[in-house]
Order: sequence, then C-alpha cells, then structure tokens
Amino acid sequence: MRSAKNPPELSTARQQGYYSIGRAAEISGVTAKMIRHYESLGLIPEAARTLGDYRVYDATDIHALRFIRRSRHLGFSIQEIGTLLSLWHNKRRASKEVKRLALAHIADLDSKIGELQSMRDALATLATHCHGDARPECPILDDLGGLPPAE
Amino acid sequence: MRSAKNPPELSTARQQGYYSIGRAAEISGVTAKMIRHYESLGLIPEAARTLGDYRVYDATDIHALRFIRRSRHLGFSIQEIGTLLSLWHNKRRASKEVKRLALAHIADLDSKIGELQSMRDALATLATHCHGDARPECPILDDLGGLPPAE
DNA sequence: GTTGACCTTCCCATCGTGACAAGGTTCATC
DNA sequence: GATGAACCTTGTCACGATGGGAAGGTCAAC
Repeated sequence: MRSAKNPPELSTARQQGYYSIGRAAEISGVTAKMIRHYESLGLIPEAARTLGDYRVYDATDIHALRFIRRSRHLGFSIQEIGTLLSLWHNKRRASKEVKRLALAHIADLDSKIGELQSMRDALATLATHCHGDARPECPILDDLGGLPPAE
Repeated sequence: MRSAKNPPELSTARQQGYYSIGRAAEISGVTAKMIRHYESLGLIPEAARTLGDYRVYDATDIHALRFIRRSRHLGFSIQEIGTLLSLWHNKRRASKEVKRLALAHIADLDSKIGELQSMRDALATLATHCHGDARPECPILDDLGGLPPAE
C-alpha cells in the first residue's frame, strides 16, 4: 500500500482548511498525544481521516480543543468537561445547569485548598519551633514520630 | 505443605508482642494494602515472617508506620518520607536538614494552593456573572469557548 | 475436620500526562 | 524516482498513591 492509487489527499484537505493533528495541537495548545487521548475517551468525536489515515481537524474541532484546554486550566475533570461540552453544544441549555456545575467545582477547589492550607499551617508551626541548626533535636521529627511537643 | 511439621508459630509470635499485618494496620492507621506497598517500595524494611509466611510487626515497626501516616497527612511524598525516615533513624542528624525539607515542602504547598486559588477565583468571577436561570446565555461557557466577556 | 477469618501474591483501575518503539505517509530535495 | 526528514499511526509503559478483587494458603475455634 505504499505509493498506490491514492491521491495525496492531505494537501487537498489542507487547502480546504483542515489541520493535521500536529498543527491542531500547535494552534489549540493541546498536545497531539492528548488530542488522541480525548478522542479515545469519547470526549471529542472521532476525527475525520485522510486516505493515508491521518486525522484532520477543522476550525470547529480546534475551537472545542481550546474549550477543553481552558476547562482543564480551571481544574475541571475530564468527566466534568464532557458535561460542559454537551452544555456548550446545546444552544438551548439553561445557564442554571452550568452555574451549578461551576459552583460545585468551586466547592471542590475550596475543600482542596482547605486541606492543603491546614497541612501547610501545621507544618509551618512545627518548622517555627525547629532550630534548624546542627543540633539533632527536632520538633518536626518528634511530632511525626508521635511525641507530644516538648513544652 | 498443608498441615505439616510446622509448629503454629504465629501464636508464639503474638505472645512475644508481634502483630499480624491486619492488626498492625488497625493500630497504625495504615491499611494492610499500603503496608505491603511501602515494603515493596523499600520505604520500610521487609517484615519478619512466621513459618506460615505471615508478616509480623513489632512496636518499632508500628511506630514507623505511624510516622509514615502522619507524614502523608502533611502531604509529604513517599520519596520525601524516605528521607525523613532516615533522618528520624539517624540520632545524630542535624535539625537543619529536616527544617530545610519542611520549608521546601511548605513552598510546594504554597504553590499548589496558589494555583488552586487562582482557578477558584477565575471561576468564581465567571460564576458571578452567570444568571444561573433558565436562559441559555452563559458567560462561563462563553469564556471557556474563548469569547471575550460581553461588556 | 470443617468453617470462616485472615493471610499470601498478582493483576487491574484510577487520572492526566509523558515517553518511547516500530512502522507507515508525505513532501521536498537531489 | 530515490532518499531522507518530518510527520503521522498504533501500541505499550510509566508516574504516585491508593483501592479492588481473584485464587489460593494458614490459622483458630468449634
């Protein structure tokens, strides 16, 4: 199947405004790897193919990829993005749905932030009491080891 | 090798203050699953075994497991915990080393918190401008899709 | 001696991403 | 019209920390 009867067809596609996966990755900011991955997850529809089996993307696809990138940037999970995408595509959706999702995600973020913050504060307290010099005494290790803090 | 010449030996071990993995999990707060995992990673030494090949743990082992649990709770990675454990075991360590690690970890936490916080704030701003009713207009989706916010 | 609780090892899944391998396609250049 | 670079294809493996489950062995108690 080397250089057989197939017209190149990729150049044709390009002339019609299609992008190869590499080009799509470049202009959408999503790596080619991840584009394929999202396709395999069903997050985006299967890309059209050239006769040489190369994936091609049009402006709409790129738009969706940008949507995904931005959503990831805001910390939405792939599943949540799936829902957001379908809401995005549905011109008749109620903004209520979207807002509900966003608020739930904000709550998630808040709880993660709270967790990290309490780790941070606990550790900072310990570090404050640690001399941090050549001596072996160390309240940090003492605490990790379960010793009550020396008064 | 069913009921062969082996003395039970587990009850003996128990009498000598050893704990089975399930018991160790219970009193250390680390699941049996994770205890085995930590062993396979080399984070803790290979446990002693009974003749029936059951792992047994003594008070020192439990102490180390608790140390690990607390460290994880503060968000240290397994690798960092490996270092902390060796510092903990080394009675001559300088507290400087430990403090350095703790401060580096605090910096990590701060940067993660910052990331989440900026996600949260960006999303909160968008959500504020979303009516959240039955209408389809939605600044959140508009932004994700790349539309500049309507003024 | 049988039952049931506990243990053993091994494999798979998560989540999002990256790296690599082995091979096919396209295209420009000689 | 052949060669080689740049790109594409599918596939597998890995991360980090954890959980789930299967298939089978051991222990204790009745």
